[in-house]
Amino acid sequence: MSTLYARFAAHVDAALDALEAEGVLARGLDRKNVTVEPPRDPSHGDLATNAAMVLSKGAKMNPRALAEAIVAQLSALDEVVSAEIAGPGFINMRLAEAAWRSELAAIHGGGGDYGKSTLGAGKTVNVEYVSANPTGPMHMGHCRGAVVGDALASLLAFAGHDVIREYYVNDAGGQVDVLARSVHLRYREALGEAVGEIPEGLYPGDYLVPVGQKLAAAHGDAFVGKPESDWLILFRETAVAEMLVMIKDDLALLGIHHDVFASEAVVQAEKKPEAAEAFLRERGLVYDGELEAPKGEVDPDWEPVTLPLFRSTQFGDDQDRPIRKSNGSWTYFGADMAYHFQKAQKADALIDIWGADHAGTVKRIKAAVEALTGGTKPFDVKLVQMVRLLRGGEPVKMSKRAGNFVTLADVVREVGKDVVRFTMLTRKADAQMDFDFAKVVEASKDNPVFYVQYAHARICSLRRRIGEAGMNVEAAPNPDLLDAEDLELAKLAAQFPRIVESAALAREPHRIAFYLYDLAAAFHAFWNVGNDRVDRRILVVNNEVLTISRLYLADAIRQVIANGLSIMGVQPVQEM
RNA sequence: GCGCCCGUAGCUCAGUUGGAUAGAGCACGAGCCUUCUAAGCUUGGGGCCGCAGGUUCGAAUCCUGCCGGGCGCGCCA
Repeated sequence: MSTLYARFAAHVDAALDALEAEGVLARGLDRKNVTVEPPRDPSHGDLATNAAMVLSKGAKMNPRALAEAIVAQLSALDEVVSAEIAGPGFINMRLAEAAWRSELAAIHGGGGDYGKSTLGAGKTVNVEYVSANPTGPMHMGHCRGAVVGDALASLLAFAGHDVIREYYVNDAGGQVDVLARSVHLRYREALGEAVGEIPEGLYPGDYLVPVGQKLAAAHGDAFVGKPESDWLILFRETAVAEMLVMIKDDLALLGIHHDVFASEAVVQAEKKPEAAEAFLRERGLVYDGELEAPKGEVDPDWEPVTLPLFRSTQFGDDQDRPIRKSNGSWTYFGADMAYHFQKAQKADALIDIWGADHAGTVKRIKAAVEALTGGTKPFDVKLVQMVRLLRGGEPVKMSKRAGNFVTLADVVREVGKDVVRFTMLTRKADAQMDFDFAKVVEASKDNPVFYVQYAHARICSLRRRIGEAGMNVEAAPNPDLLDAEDLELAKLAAQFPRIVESAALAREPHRIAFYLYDLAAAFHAFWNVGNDRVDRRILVVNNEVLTISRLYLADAIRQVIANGLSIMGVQPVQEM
């Protein structure tokens, strides 16, 4: 069943087709800016289209004249009660109540699929998110990107994309060697050596203790007093594998499961960077050259060196970027470039979710993707800002030196997965956010998590209560009993498919959260009318068919809330 | 020095990719609770959308330049 907004977009399209056929409107005009939306001011009507204004220039017509022609077409529709021209050429439509009743039927018919879109047209999108270094458990710094990436992936899937959820494991850089050395220390400790204070520069966290024990149990003292070359690779691979187990457990706490864990070491072992370099050299986009001296602070040790450089300046970067170090090994960028090339083989579009501290490297990687794919694969980097942790308004103290950062697992354990996920989506990703342990679990209207869940639970309890009142909750509703006041709620619910599409286009999952808050607020307001006016209650004593019909409305709201929450990865609650 | 992000009500933030009279919560004022769960509700005041230009039927939104704040600048990862 088509949703209301999709149907009216088609109606407007058909009206324009008809005008073309009549010769009123020039053929082949670009309609991509034509919209069908609810007007900001509800007194203007239910739906508005800007078609006349957008097309008037190309049609060489006065917008109002064109609007009149379109109005004539739209007025003929059964679902349209009135269509009027307003302002500079808006067409405002008022819909028959039947239109909103049919949308309620669409919600009930669609169930969990209501709001799904074909916008994505089955195109494959690779969403890479989290990608935390495999050197320890996840801490709160990773949390927001994880949730935003996961919700975005779900949103895109809901909007009709094939989605690949991917995690890039940085298991090839210096930080995993440091990890291996840290584990070696724990290994010696497990064999009885007193290692004392963990030296500066190594990872001090206790989570490495069991890894050392495991290696000690498996290998005994075979690697004690041996040169690093004997054990580094084994220790590194073991440690990374153990860290990934921890990270996956942490992600599972948030309900996050990636489809692909891509290893940087494998990318390198498979010579992907070499292939990318050759490809770019052929096109003159990699050359051997010297880096400019760093700007700003003067480094006395700076010496010019010849390195293979990617010509990212040709794509708007301010400097060409080295892809190999002077010792011949790959820079992070060199490998990352090849990794993105690899992802682009299996997807129509790429999205990366990064922490805002990596903003400085966006240009070079976008340049690289454009160069490697000839611009055929749209590539978007979404930056996610820092989260400030507060407890009752006071910043939570953390000491990185002591390694006692706030872990994601601790937070999830304290406030719950759903609260964490919802809260992380109550702000635009690129805006800084506060996460206050006290506020996110507060049971009040200020807390959107609670308020939305409460609306869902309220409808669930309503259903139970109607049953307890001796009415048959499975009886057939009569939607004609729903009056204009009731249908205002249906109008808001009917926005959901549009919100999904616009959020997917903008790649902004937070819009779902804001919409659900609005919908919940409208439902609570609707509910509260019943406090003063008994006839406006949903449960009307001695009137089963009216009660069931209003439950039908309320259940539609519940369904939309549930669908929105499912995109966010939040479990709707039945009671509170 | 350069780049990126941000600047909307006293505060925290939305603003449907350019639409009509810019919204919500908090805070402040007024009124309302023995409930289809008041875990609140109704209602009022409060805005040079940082500033100045530009683009056009139309700008908080796009462009340019300033002002102010944050982040980043590496053969690191």
